[in-house]
Amino acid sequence: MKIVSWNVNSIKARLDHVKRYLEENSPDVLMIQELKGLDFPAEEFETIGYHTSAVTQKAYNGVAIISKHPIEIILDKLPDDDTDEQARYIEANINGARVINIYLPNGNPTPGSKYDYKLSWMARLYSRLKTLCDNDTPFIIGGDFNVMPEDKDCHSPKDWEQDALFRTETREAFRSLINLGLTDAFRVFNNRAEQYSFWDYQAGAWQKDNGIRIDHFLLSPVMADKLTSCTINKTPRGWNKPSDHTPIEITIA
DNA sequence: ATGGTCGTGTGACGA
Repeated sequence: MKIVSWNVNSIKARLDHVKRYLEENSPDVLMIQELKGLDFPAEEFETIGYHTSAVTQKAYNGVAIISKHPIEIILDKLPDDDTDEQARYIEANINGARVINIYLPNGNPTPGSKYDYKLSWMARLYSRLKTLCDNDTPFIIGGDFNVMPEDKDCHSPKDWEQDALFRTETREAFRSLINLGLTDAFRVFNNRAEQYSFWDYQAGAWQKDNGIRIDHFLLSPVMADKLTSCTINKTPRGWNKPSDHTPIEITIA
């Protein structure tokens, strides 16, 4: 089973990109983030043989699952804060597997309320994933984590020291997820530095390959045992009018 | 380089 995560930076602006990606790569499950609008064009995917489920809001955020197999929604928001209206979390059973798609808050600038929200969101995510671990529910979580786990996930760590995607507290919170027993799928197969999933639109970042690795798949132990590949597919970042992110792809036996 | 680029929705803000 091929499962992919991709921050598309607006589904309206990237509809043709997503359809082209599906046609050329035929994933079983495509998780997308940053839909950036209330409307989700479900029929566009249904007519080419995919089920969909989306969690949206006006203008910002938004996550969706596009799947060849039926989608049984388990949760459409991260538990433990009823006042949180941001569309960043969707959890489902697909083809016998628990699958979670997240758009973790960016958190800049730091310090400030946005960074506080990011850290509290990560604490709530830890709590949810711990519950799944405690209940022996195998799962795959993918998405835009807005976290660089290590120095080698950017070009110049010094430039990022105060950034919400790299601050010590952020990486500690990410490691606490790993320490639940989860596997960073990409690092099973590729331990090289500067393997990026995002390049800013500004200052020729793509042309200079000045990117960051912030899109991830984490797998619980039973799922990690079934993992057979994980790659970052840079091709869609080179298309015309691209998203600033590119897809990360895993294969599960 | 005290800039630079996108997208939403048509302002100002978010990334």
